[in-house]
Amino acid sequence: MSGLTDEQQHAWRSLMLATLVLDGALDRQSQRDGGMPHAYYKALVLLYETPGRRLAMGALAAQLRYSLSRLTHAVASMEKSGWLRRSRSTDDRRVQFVQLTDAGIQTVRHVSPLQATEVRARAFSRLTAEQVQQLDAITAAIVQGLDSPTS
Amino acid sequence: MSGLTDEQQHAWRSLMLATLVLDGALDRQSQRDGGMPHAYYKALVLLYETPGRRLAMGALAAQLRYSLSRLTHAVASMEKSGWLRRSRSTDDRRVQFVQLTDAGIQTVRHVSPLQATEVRARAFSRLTAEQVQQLDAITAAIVQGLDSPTS
DNA sequence: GCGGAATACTTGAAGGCTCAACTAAGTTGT
DNA sequence: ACAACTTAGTTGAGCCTTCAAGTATTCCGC
Repeated sequence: MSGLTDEQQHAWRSLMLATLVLDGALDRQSQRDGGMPHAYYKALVLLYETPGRRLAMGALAAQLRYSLSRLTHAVASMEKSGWLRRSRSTDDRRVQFVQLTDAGIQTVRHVSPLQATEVRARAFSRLTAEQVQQLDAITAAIVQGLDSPTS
Repeated sequence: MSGLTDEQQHAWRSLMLATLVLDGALDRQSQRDGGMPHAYYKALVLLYETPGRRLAMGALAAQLRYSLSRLTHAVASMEKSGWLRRSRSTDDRRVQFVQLTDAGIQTVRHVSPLQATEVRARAFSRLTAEQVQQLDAITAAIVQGLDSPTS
């Protein structure tokens, strides 16, 4: 309340509401079509797009902005489901590599277009091309200032 | 991937990243300053702004876009913490009213300005006034089409 | 090359969220 | 007035995330 202008406050609440609903929709969609939470699916996609489809836990966590603990639990669960497997680096035996399996690749290929459809239906079908550019610029500006104190 | 333009995909990922980090920051802030998750704090704020500081479970859930189940768990926990109390309606004995307590009011008043500072630091300090308007319009358009199939 | 600090990740407990099943109370049709 | 249906909310199990603490390995200074 105090400290934000009316416009800021209204935009803030609208943003929180929009993301609450988007996240909910995406999570239900991931669960339905892929049998996993959306947060897990994002990890699979990142691996899928990585050359070799393999990353160390730390690198994966950093790119996803997940805590290492969260990722450890997630990877353990996804390994049980067969979408990926872990292997210790021989080079530095503290690091664990996470490798996407064939089953994981198939799952990404299956879920990906369904996800895109959902995102278009929920978000982009309602926005102009100009608004997409604006949204990109706005969110990029916010992401920019992460973990840097404040302006 | 398929089905989204490059611009859409880039904006989408940026949005997911921005909201992931914003939610995380707000949650840590709510936990630190108010001793509760941000989702709980939002319920307190809504009650705070409601005349009489009292709402039925269903009305509260609808405005927050929470499931009734989620809200039941949340309210049970917040009642234990003393921020609100429940009372059955005598009019229709299925409905439960949720009333903010004095302790809840104090908590909202304490957390609110700290929250605003956090939001400004993380988000609005990086945006122009024009971008705030744009963000409002964009998120409003997304929220607009909720629970309506698709365009 | 040894002791201490740093790095990379894991673990377990506690709490929040979802989903499906359930209870209780009001409404409707006949 | 009674059965069937609907509405309002609760419950419990299971999974996900966080947080604090722990393990294992490597790096650094001397």
